[in-house]
Amino acid sequence: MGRTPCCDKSGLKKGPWTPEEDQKLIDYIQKHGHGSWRTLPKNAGLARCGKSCRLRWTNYLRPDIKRGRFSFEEEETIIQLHSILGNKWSAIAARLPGRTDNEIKNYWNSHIKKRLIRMGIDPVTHTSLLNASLCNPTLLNLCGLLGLHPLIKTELMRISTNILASQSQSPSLVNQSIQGQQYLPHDAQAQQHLELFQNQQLQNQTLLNAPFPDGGQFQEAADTNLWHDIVISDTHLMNVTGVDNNNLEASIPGLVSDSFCISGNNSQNYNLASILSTPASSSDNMISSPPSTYMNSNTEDERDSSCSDIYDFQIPDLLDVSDYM
DNA sequence: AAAGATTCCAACCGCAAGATT
DNA sequence: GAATCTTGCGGTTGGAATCTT
Repeated sequence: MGRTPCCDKSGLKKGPWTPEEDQKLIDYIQKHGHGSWRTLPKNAGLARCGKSCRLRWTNYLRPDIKRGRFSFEEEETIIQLHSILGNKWSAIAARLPGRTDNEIKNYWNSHIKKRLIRMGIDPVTHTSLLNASLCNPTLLNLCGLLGLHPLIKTELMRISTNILASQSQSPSLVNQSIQGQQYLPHDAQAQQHLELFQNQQLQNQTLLNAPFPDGGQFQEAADTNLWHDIVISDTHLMNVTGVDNNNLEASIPGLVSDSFCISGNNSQNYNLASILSTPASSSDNMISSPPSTYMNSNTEDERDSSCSDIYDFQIPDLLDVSDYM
């Protein structure tokens, strides 16, 4: 298919836009609409290519653009949508009014991605980076090195054993499920997950407002079944975002029943699918006490520290485990 | 205070796909 | 049906701002 340059490059300005150029573009579009982007620069008296004008308008000058920091809810939405849609920034932006795909992409790359990595979550698959270690006998010693709670260690071992057993019994099922859920989702699946996600959003609102179960300290929580919920969510071997429990169980009965079995009574108060899909946010919701502390946090640091508390507990700073990731 | 390192984000680039000729 | 045009998308980059030493 033939393709010519979007414009005659000679004599056209590149680089940052001046306020005068912005004003010309705004004035023209307000009067005439953008029409054909190719002819717009000439008509508007701009020495830019149409592509540059379109980008400037859609990413910066459009009146309905919301500027400023991303709210917690927006960030939560981005993470969840990304787990469903992948790097479909325009699709994600379509569900975040006032935000552009470029802005979301930048925010993902500069903030969310790094935070997820720091918290031990693979930003591509939305699964724990420890997954790989569970399949590696050498790395299984990591639990010991980290001084994890003995019960947690036991459960981690049990889950990994279940996974391996499931894989040997029905590898195709497991592979199919992992390929389908963890990596680039099929369009149909993505759509299905999206619909489920939208329903889930409503439930999440309830979850966000739910108080910490017993109002106690984190260490207390670590000794309850709630801790198991958190650990399982972080060490879950598949991305189950937006997948209802029945579907998941149909794929890997052993794993799911085990995981859910050890969730304990407290889990009944939560939307487990949501928790599993976004460990970061789930830990926020449950560990932050009171929840409003986090919700009102505006600075990156506050948000970051709040998000990473639980992971700091699991992986002491003095131990550099980045080599294992 | 200065130099170097890092972060952040606006803008650019190339590609793909749909529309038009 | 082929060639060309137009638009939109995702990945990448350059440089200003900020942080660290």
